[in-house]
Amino acid sequence: MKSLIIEYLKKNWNADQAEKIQFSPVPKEQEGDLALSFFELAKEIKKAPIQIAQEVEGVLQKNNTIIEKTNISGPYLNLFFQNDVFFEQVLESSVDFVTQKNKTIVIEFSGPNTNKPLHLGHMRNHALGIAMSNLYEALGANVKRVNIINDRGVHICKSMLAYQKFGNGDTPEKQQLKTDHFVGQYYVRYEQEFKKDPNLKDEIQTMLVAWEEGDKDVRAIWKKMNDWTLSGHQKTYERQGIAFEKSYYESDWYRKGSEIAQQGLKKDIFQKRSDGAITIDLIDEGLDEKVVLRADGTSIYLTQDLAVASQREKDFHPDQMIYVVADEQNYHFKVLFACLDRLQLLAREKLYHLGYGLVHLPEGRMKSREGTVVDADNLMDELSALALVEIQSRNPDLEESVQKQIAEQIMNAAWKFYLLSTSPRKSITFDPKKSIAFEGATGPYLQYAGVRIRSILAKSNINLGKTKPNSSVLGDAEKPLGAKILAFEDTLQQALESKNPTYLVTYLLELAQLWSSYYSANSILKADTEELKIARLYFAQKMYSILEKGLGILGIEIPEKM
RNA sequence: GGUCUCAUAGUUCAACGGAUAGAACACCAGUUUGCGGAACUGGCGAUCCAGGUUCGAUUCCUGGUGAGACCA
Repeated sequence: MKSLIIEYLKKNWNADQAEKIQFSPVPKEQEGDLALSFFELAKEIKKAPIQIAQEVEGVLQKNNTIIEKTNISGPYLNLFFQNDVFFEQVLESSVDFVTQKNKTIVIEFSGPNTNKPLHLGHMRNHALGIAMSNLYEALGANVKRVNIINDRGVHICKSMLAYQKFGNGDTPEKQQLKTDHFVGQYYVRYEQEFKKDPNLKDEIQTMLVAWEEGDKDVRAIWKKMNDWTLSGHQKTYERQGIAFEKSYYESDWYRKGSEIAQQGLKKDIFQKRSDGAITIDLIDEGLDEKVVLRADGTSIYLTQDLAVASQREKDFHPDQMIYVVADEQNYHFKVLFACLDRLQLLAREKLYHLGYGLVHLPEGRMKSREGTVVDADNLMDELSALALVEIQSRNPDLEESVQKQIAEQIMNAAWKFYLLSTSPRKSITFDPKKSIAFEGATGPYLQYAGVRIRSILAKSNINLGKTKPNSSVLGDAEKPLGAKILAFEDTLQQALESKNPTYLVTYLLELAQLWSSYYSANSILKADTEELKIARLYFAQKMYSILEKGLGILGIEIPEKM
């Protein structure tokens, strides 16, 4: 609808100025289908907004095939569309918009440690990573989802040492535990034992050195335990609908930064400090002087990340590289991006850190050492079990395997929607009761709206491909929903540009609310005339396809029944 | 101590610098012959404080207050 108006104004008014008109929805209390405003344009051509509004109104009034009538309210020009054209646009609107064609986007998310299972913090990370990568993909980009595995270091040795000392050759199979949970036990065990015997710290150091030197036994334990953890993580990823293109392991990369450090030194981008450490001076960016390589030649996270980023550039030649990492690492990424840019490994414009606030519990921050971590698998099990109870009471005739599958779909909808409905920048206080709610502004509410539409479409017995709808029979009842449907494209674009899926979440919620409200007041299958029924069925189908597409981007499926 | 982020109904969250700040939960009052009530309708109720920029500020700037993160 917007493009029709702009095209018309370009031809019949002023091509340059037409592009600068701003569009907005009409507030509840005002009348009209779409509002135009001219604040930006007014500034530029130094005319009063009202004057421009009147001018544009005069032009648009001549086009009575699109515009039924207009009214000026203050600086706004409100348009009333001709029903048939408006609904034709709605019914023919696409759900596929390609704005990112030929663009390659690398998105890093998850970033697990191999000493314990995934937790609630990862779930927020995953929700964002899933949504952002799907969003880019939906808009036509070539998306590479990548993972970085933190599989070495002191914290990894902790679970290894505990296993070596207290494990007695136990295995996940014997314990009947998910393999990553089995490993996690030993991490907790270490912390308990350490409280009794602080000398364990020395043993950790010894083990770390042994690992570095390639000690056979230590490496064997390391390999075994990492395999357990990673295969456990893999199951969780699959359950959440995540598949990575490639994983980068810290153990492969932690030494490879020194080469880059030497290069930087040659190019005079890095400096050698009197104590032998290699540093970069970022004081002019307000970031201090940072050590890139320690005096003893060991690298730090920064160096390693430089090497990994450089490898990803070789692997994928991305147009953009997005890191989904908690905002406690804001500073790290500023430094990393400055280094990559100065070394000409990756231009700053290509790099983006999608930071997000921590997930707090009502009683404070999660601490794995203190056992206050909300485990991802356990939370998912809990959600799934609650959903299953509901399904069993509502759909007792379904096979149990189907019921379970639907429970999983509802479980995924619940946590993804919950964690995406807060803007990434803000921290979230995790309220267990709300996170498992299925009523109100929740993922399951949206799924439910979808299920009902599908149920109607299935009962209609009309082959929608064959009949052509008469869009002119649709009217005021469908207007608000129609306008919302037309806003889908802008919403996706806005979410993409701001790298904030919350815009899509809000949109889908409003869409479903409009639908539910419309649906309860207007019968589709029992519409007054056959013609109206057919038009409404098409309308419902359009509504469904938007819902399905939008939820799909959030990683949420609409179940068959629920 | 320095840097960054956040502050909106009782609670959890929305709001490209634009019309009377929008939802959900909770609370109160309703929807029986329904295409699926995990739903719908109505009510109650909010921009931390003080300045500034602007025709217009929840949004931008400055200074406070409070919370969190990071760097020494």
